[in-house]
Amino acid sequence: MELKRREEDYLEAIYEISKRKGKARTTDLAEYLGIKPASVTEMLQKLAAKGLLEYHRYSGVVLSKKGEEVALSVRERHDTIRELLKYLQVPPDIAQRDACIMEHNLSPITIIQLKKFINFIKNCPKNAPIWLEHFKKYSETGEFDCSEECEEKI
Amino acid sequence: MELKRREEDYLEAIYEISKRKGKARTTDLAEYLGIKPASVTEMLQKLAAKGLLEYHRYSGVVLSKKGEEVALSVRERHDTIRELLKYLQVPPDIAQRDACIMEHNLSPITIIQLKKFINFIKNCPKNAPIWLEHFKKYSETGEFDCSEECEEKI
DNA sequence: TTACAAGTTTAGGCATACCAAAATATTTAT
DNA sequence: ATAAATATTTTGGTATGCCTAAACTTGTAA
Repeated sequence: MELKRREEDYLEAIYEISKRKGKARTTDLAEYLGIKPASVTEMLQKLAAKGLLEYHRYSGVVLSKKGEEVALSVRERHDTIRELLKYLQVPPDIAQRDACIMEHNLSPITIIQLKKFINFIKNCPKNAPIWLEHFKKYSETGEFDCSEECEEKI
Repeated sequence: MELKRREEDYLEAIYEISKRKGKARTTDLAEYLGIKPASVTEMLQKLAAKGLLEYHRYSGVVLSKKGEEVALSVRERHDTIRELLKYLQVPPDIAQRDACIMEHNLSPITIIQLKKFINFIKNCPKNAPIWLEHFKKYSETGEFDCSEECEEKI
């Protein structure tokens, strides 16, 4: 079953709230998503009909196995993108917000490449690649401020 | 005036088609966007009402100055993202498609950082940074296949 | 020049996703 | 236990953006 981006948003939100509170309630979700409770109720009923969560009116809501799987996969994509943006020197709060936009619909292949890139940085034998340091400086100054000797290493 | 992502899509499409044909006609747009002509007409009327293009029924449509500005800025974002994905070894056709998804709503700051990163690669004194070659290999093999001497340079 | 084919628009409908206001259920405090 | 406060759901409405089918233009070929 193909999920809409907004459905993914809800599942992710429910996952995050449940993690802290055991279950997610209508008002929590409304606040988290910046919308009104009436809209949340509506969507919860749809998601329940799709078997993604347990819904009983006036109680909170809990993800089903399937719902949790979706939530985790969205969250993983989200974290991947946020990490990439971190390395590209995007400020954390903006990276967080923009990851929410990009986490949906991106091709799995793109996500795989982003992950490889992140691992390339993380697992580099030197374990903090010199070029990334250079990019950090370049990003701040706009200049390749490096000696002859240094250039050899980029 | 705040533009919706779909409006940006239309402006970008009109720009691309006009570039080749002088003006964009309903059917061209429908084909380009993968939707029916009736839907195009509807949106063209809305965009005209916002002053983004010249619309006269049964003739084609031409972007206004403002509309063209928007189109160009969307296209620039698109190209920036596509270029980044290219460096991250995402296949061109997928990069193209995914850039369409990401080109809307991303924070200007993120776009600026992406550009800096691209320029960091392009303008590098060595003009094809070693680390990028290394990433290409890593992306294919999953291994840091390099000698002691080489490690010094990543 | 007129009739028909191709292109375009209008009209009526549908799904998504939101909202405000009213109705209903639950919880809390007395 | 019950009234008041709080939370949730229902109802009816809005905007976006798409669709099909029918109506209308326009250009072209007989």
